[in-house]
Amino acid sequence: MLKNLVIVESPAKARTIEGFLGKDFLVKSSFGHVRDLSKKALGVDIEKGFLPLYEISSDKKKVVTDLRKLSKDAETVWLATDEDREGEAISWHLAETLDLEEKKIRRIVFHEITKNAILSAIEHPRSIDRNLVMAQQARRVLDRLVGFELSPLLWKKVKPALSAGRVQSVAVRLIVEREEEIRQFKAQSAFKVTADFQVDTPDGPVVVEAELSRKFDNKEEARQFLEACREAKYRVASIETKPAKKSPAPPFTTSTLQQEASRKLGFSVSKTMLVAQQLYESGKITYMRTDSVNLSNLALGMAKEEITGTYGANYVKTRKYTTRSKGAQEAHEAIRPTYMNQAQIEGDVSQQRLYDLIWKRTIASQMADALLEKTTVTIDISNSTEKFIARGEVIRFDGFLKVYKESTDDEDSEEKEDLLPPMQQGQEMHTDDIKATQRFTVIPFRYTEASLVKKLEELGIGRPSTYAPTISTIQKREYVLKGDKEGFKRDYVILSLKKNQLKESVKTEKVGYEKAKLIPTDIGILVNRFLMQFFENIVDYNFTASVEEEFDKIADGKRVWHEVIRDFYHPFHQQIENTQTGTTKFTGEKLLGVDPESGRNVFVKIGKYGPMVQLGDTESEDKPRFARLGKEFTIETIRLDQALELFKLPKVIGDFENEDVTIGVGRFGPYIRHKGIFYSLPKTDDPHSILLARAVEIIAEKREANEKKVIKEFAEDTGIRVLNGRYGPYIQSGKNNYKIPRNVKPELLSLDDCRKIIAEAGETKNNSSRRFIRKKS
DNA sequence: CAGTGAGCGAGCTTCCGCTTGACTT
Repeated sequence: MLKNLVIVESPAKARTIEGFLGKDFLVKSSFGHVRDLSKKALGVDIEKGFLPLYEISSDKKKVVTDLRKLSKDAETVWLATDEDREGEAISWHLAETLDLEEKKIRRIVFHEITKNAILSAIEHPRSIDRNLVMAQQARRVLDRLVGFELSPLLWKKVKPALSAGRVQSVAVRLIVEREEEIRQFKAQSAFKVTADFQVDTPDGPVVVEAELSRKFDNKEEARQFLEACREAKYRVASIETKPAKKSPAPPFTTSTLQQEASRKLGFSVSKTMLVAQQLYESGKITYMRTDSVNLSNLALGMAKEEITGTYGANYVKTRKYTTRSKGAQEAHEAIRPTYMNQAQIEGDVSQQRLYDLIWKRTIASQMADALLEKTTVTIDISNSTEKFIARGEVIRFDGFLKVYKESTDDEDSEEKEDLLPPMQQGQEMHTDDIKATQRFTVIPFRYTEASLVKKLEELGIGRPSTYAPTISTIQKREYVLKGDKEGFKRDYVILSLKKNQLKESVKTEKVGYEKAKLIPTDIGILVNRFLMQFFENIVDYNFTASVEEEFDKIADGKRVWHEVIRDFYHPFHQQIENTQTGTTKFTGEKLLGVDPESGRNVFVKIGKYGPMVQLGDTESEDKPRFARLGKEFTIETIRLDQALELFKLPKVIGDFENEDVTIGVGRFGPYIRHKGIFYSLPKTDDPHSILLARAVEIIAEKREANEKKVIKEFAEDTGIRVLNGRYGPYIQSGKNNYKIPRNVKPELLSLDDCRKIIAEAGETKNNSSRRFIRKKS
């Protein structure tokens, strides 16, 4: 008879804990939630007080069967899921689906995976917190109601297969509004004046750069100032030295790890999570989905020891951080190395780089402040009330800076400040190089994946486990795309006074260039406009925060969950009904102009298949013509002449083997059609200008590739073939594909050989431990 | 993949949050 069954959420955690507990305890994992609302329909019975219709998730059937069997045998079942709303709910769902008797159940919680924490948890069991579970149920039901009533409305009014939700729609809104800000942005310019002063020191002359205390609004004022400088004398008015300090950033949470890995390593959010998962599973770091900056006492001790040993005791400063972020639930520790004395690990390059970042950040967080000395020198100008200011900075004690410096999103803020040479109050200063440079206000940055996560976290929207999936969803729906923006060239003026010569010159700078930023598409912009017009309350930046307040009341036993849902749902559903019946299709139609040839109107809008141009009115007697917008155009920016060009396709460009060769643009991009067969056009060929000879070439290439594709066929069994694919030769059997062993020549395979390979592959399938990453579709 | 766009109507799409698994070559 099994004495104790412990159930946690993650299998890696189960392995670790089992080591702490000894032989009377079997530790298993639930792999997260085991039940969810039915996917078939709404999954909520509104008539019956919003009764949730739960089903065991299809991928958890086996988990539940196994746990059910073990729990029947067990004397005591310890539900050790995370101590947050979702974790409490997982325990409750487990108790329900496993049919556990009340007296068998012990609910335990711990925030850190250390032996002491776990043994102490075992000594302090409690029962499942029903209020907290109902708060989770309210959260779940609300998200389902919003998502499954709004999305179908979009299918009807905008375009099929779209989606909307409490989290993703706000993410899209942020990106759309940032783009609008950029569009509206008008750069202001001002003239910044700097002077290079020469200061003599025992080691020779040193240049000190100083900036004028004010900027000039226009060139004339700047010029007047420089003119005056010809006659001016300069003198040090004051020297002020002040101590300053810098403190390290707190240890990583999911969100800050994603931000730093993006800035310092160029990782996408999903890449960061993938690599972190690998580090976690191999026991190198603690759990990677967390909103907590807390470190266990064990970790604090290890950090102290490591810092003392490597840098000395004066570099140690033990710090306890507290979380400020909205809605944080703090079920885990911060993300940190499992063993602080491991500065390096084995692993691939990505793992090593991410680990290095985590190690440094964690260690730095437990190190002393950096002590600085900041010096400000004010220089008087004899014929002006303005002052020149020179600033210098010296690091007196590097402290945590020895290990780690946090980076910022603001690329312009990296001002370098160095040591200033010794100067005296009243000292005369000399300069023969003063410049007034035109500087522009900085255009707002588009979001990166990571800076979007940061913003969402600030708003309390989404959770550590959903940041990466949310970003992938809004890209999959084609609301936003990740891309580069070219930027533009801009002239700026420099006035310079060198050796009393006043000169004006114009230079060019490139601005607004951005790489791997989130840019809204036409569809994203249109869906956002729809939601803003009819469901402003749902995409409100405070919507999540205000429903979270209600969920907290449920958790505190001050409100009943279905009453909270009722109060939300009825007005919301009325909004859905009103929009359903009260509005026509929402296409974002825009009249571009008139086609000079036919005299018909040209429109751009979103159709069933995405952005398109339309020639002729919808109500006109002649059926209007349609053409899809390629990737190179958007509804916002396309011009009439570009739109008219699109109607020139499909067109016949000539004759090959006595049949027409047609060029068109379809769902999957530009194509050539010949004898009813489609050939995709490479990106390098322009469908509007391609010539027959090139088209024939592409057809020939494709035919050749097709011929090469089949290496072997068998008359006895047409279901099995040896083919040449993107990744080399393979065996196809029905719908399944099989790898050919390295030492086998594919063209020599017999039918029996193939069958053998297929049979063997079937066997190894179950005990294979290889990991594959799901390809993004 | 399949190269559409009216309207009909079938049947499909969809949420957020917790986990890892899967298959491919």
